[in-house]
Amino acid sequence: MSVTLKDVAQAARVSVSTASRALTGTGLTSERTQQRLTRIARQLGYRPNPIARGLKTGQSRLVALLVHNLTNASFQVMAEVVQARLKALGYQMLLCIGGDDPEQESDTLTTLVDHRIDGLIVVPTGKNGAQLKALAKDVPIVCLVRRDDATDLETVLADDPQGAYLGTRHLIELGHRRIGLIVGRQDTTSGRERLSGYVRALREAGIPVDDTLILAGHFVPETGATCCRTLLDLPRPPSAIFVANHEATLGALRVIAERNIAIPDDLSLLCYEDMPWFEWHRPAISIVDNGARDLANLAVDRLLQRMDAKGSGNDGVREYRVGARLIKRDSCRQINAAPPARSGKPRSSPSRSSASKLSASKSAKV
Amino acid sequence: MSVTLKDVAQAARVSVSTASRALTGTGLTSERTQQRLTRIARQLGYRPNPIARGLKTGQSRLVALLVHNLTNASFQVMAEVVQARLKALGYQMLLCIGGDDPEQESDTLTTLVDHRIDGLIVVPTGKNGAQLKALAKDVPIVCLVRRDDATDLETVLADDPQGAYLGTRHLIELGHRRIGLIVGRQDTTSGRERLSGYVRALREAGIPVDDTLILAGHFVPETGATCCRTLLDLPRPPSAIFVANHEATLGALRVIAERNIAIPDDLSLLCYEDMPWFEWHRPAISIVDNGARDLANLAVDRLLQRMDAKGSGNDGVREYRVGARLIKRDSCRQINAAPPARSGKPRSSPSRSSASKLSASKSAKV
DNA sequence: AGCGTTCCTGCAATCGTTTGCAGTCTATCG
DNA sequence: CGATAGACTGCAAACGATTGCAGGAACGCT
Repeated sequence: MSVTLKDVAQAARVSVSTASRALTGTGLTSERTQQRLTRIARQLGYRPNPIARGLKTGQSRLVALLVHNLTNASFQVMAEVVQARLKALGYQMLLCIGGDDPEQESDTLTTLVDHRIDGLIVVPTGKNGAQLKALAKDVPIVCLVRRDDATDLETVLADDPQGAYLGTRHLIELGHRRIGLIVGRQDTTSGRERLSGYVRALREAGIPVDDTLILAGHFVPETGATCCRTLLDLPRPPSAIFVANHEATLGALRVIAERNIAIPDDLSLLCYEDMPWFEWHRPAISIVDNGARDLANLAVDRLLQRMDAKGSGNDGVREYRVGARLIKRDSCRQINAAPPARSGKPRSSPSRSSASKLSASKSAKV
Repeated sequence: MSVTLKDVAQAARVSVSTASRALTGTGLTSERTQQRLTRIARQLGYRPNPIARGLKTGQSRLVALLVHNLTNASFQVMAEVVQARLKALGYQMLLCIGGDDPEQESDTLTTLVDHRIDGLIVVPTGKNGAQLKALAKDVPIVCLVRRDDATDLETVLADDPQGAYLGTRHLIELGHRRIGLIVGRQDTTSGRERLSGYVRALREAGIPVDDTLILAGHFVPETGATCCRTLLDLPRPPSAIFVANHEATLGALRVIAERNIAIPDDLSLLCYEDMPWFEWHRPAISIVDNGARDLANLAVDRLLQRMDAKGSGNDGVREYRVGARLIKRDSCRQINAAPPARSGKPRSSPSRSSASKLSASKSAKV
């Protein structure tokens, strides 16, 4: 069917080995044959068979990206970024969707290594640490967005503590003192960290933390709806809601619409992670941007580095953080009088540095 | 590193061939050895190497999906559907993003067949017909959403003429007579067909077609913005706008927000293709649903069928249509008096049949 | 008992590459 | 002029599976 190396070799009246060496550019053939072979190969339309090559070399030129879904805007841009960068380097991306389900994740992982992928970027569920750890011996792995605590894998995280802190502080500065928080499950890194950032901002402002204002739940719109209702039905409802569980945002918006609550007049709303339509929504929704694009780029960088470094041990495993950014739009408003001018430095609004800030912290494990 | 068939064979004291036959279940081995072998294989943790197998059999268990982007909601659900269905059958999905760029498409296509994919679902740009046609000899291909006119490939399309007709008629029934249309490029199937549906609805209602109300453009938000502005700046602006270019929707919404135009009071708005947030947007946006989920499912069905049928010629190439559905929400309102009660049958609102209607039309080509 | 079937198994080739090893040829040097 | 290094090249063995062919055992039949 398709033209093989043998065909090229025959046409050039050389052996397959020579043809192989000439075309892969090992420098072990004479300049002349090399040029002649490349010419003939092109004429014949020869394309090396990656499967055969893979069998011999153990490499597939396939890199997998395992995310939870494609509904989450962050995952969308991550998939696009990873695909684009890998393609430029001659890799194909295997996109897998695990649905945040440990069983599916486990399944997928084994099929992926079966396929001898050259690398893996994974948003772990956190329940398959042992398996991931084992696979990491064979394949370079980078964790993205979430850490799997049972492993010591290289991990690229959003700076969720900072992001939640930034967002909460913003609301406080606008005069809000009762701030509802709808946050992700507390058995995930991001869930815990965002909560901690929220708490820190409140503490710093001397505002007591009211547990009835804090609701955590699964990553689905329904969470947003029920949590939002609960908050609004409180005897003393919050004046602002920080939806720090991205998937819950739609649900929260629905409840707000249902109840005819005006944003930002009746209620200030701040969300986490950007989505294209937040900007076109009316009013445009203020957000804390987790930097999905930068996260993906960094993950690819790290992965490529590990793939090049091949066998050079597991040492130097780091954890990376991509800084969060507050993007003010029109869904949060000033209330009351001036914000309780805190004694701290009256820092101007966070600098709009285009490049996101990176902070690498050596993780001393192993 | 990993355990091979040879290891299993040795452990069982049989030849590799027997091991292979036993484990692949060809029925050419005795019941006893088969069971023994499967047991031993499991104990040893044997996993067949798809690369080696692929080299011999010429199959990779890889199926590619080539779409333009992941921003478009339809492509998102298609990717999710295709991935889920294929995984259930033991295939891995290669997701490629071509950016609607012929050159990238061409590139990607060649690398994909290099990888010996077993099947391909592609949203064609329409500029690489010759290449697609050639590849179709080696690989089962199904076109999705768009037709490539230079080929005679099996194609799964949305029923765009019907969808645009339905949408336009809806607006007419609400009393609108000046209906702006923002539609996709006219060198694409969907672009032309949606325009034709719009025109048909107008004709049927006896409303003259005003060319100044019809704007076509590229699949980006900016198109929506500029087109929307143009329409609103008309001496006699439309009372309703039908945004039948999905990607343009965001741009249109922005302009509407900028100008403080109230939907649906000042202007009725109808969009094409569903997005999760259309429903949560305020007001909720009425749409014509193209049935992305059903499109993807049908495409997978067709592809699998072709993959099974293997060599059985190119005959019986069909074109499939997945019916569109009008979903009324809150962005269109009745204007004027009663709609000009047309003589035609006063059909009740389109039946809400859950299963989308399919109409297959034999394409007589070749 | 002899013979043909049926059933199971093993040998060895094959898929398209890569790669260690050994051989050939030329050129250079003593 | 002969030896030797160096530069290319070819042979053949991998990689891990599948598969046509043939051999051997067991069985039933005449």
